[in-house]
Amino acid sequence: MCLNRYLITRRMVTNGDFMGTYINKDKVLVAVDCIIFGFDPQREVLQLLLIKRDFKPKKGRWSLMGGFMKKHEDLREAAVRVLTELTGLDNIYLEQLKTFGKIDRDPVERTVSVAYSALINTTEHDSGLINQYSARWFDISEVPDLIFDHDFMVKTAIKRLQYRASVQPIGFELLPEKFTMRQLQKLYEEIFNQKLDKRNFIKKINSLKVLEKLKEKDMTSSRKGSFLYRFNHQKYQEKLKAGFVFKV
Amino acid sequence: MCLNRYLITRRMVTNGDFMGTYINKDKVLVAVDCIIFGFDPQREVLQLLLIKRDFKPKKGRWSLMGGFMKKHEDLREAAVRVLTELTGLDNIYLEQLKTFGKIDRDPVERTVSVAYSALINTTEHDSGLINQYSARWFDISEVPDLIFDHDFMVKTAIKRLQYRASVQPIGFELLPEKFTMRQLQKLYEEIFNQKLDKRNFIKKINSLKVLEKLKEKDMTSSRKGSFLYRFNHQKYQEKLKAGFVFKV
DNA sequence: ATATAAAATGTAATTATTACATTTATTTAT
DNA sequence: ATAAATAAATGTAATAATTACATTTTATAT
Repeated sequence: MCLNRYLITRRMVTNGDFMGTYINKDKVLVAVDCIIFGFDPQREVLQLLLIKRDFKPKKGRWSLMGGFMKKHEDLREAAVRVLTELTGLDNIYLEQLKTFGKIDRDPVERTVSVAYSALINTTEHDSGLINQYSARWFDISEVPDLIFDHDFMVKTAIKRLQYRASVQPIGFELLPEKFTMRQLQKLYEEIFNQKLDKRNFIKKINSLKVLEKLKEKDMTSSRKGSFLYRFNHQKYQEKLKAGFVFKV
Repeated sequence: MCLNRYLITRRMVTNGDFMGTYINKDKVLVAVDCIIFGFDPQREVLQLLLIKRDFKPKKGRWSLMGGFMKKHEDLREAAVRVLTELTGLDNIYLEQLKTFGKIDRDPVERTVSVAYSALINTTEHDSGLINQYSARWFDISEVPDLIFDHDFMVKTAIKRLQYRASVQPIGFELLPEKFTMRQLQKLYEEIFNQKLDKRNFIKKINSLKVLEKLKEKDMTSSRKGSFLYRFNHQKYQEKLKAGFVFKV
């Protein structure tokens, strides 16, 4: 199990060819942990998907969904696998966040954890799987204490989300296909954790020219109803190529 | 060597306590690779420090300076160790960049590599150590093909440097303590890879109010000489606390 | 004294951001 | 049929930030 797959021979070693580069180096577990963001378009709150551990250590505590990278698996693939396992979704927006490598971050085994940040459209995930994992959506303002260094991972992920949302149209990953301006604004308010002026926000968004206004209205929120919008991916891609920089 | 330090007993396993979480998981090598940036204030070019490998694989080829994380060492500490080994410097600006985990990125062993980006003041490093490692400074425009995925790491590091330089005063990490406005401008031009307007640049930098103009002049560049400036770390820290955001 | 060469300096035009209040459209209640 | 209620939709003026652009100054070398 600990033998080298790659046949490094004694000759090569004494030869100095590998200069001890690969010999006797420590191997460790590589984990992936996923910070999964969602947005409830009804309640207009940013949320985090957490699992309740039913295994040790820290059994019964809340944590990020995670897993271990296999030897014959790409790192990113491992993160995708973990996500699909929990949500039933593939084709999720997934961004590598940061790698956490303090010696004692996991009390059981030396583990380096690569954190990935995922954005999902909460209206589409598989809630059956989520129940199976005793997982739950938490409002971002009500996230409980998490195990290990997961709190810190979440903090880091929120910062990155704020940056990312300001220079890339990732907000749309979190919304249903059709959404109202109000929902979009509330989403950004949740991400940046600050109130925005309605008129200025709409002006800004419209100036980007990457949304289409639909004929349909959402009638659940008011008597008047509010028009639905859709993100035009193609338009955005064209603008990107033309050197356009999205900036909220 | 492959035994578990943490005494996971048969009881615990059959108990389902660990649910197979830590048992039989693959361990891999974790490397750190350093993208080391410098700036030659005489020639006014951004540079990269590379080593010539005198060991296999890819002996004789240029690569980033790297090493393997030890089991009983923090990840970041490993990067610091590698940097100190090559430059003799500690207290280097060091930022974790990204983790690279494609299956075959290293042909010898499954290795996940955590890339770190370092900024150093080239007037201060230990050139003896650099020679010892057959290392060399390359102008950023003349970086040779590198081994493995190191080219991609460098590309990623440059993008991050551009972002970082636009929101944090990291430019000053790359300059000697005292520098001219011209050197500062040339540094930013190198980082952003575009010409900047001299008057607008100076106006911008002055408006940040984090530099002190010294009485001294640098006389090497012109007959008139140009005033030297110094970054005031304390002033910057105070402004940071007051909610100031550095932005070039 | 003059030539040289980079350093130092300012202004006007354009663009982006901010602050702020009223009217409109539809449904529900009477 | 009318009125009340409620969120949606809309515009403008003031301020701040960014851009484009050319001349004068200063110390040294000749």
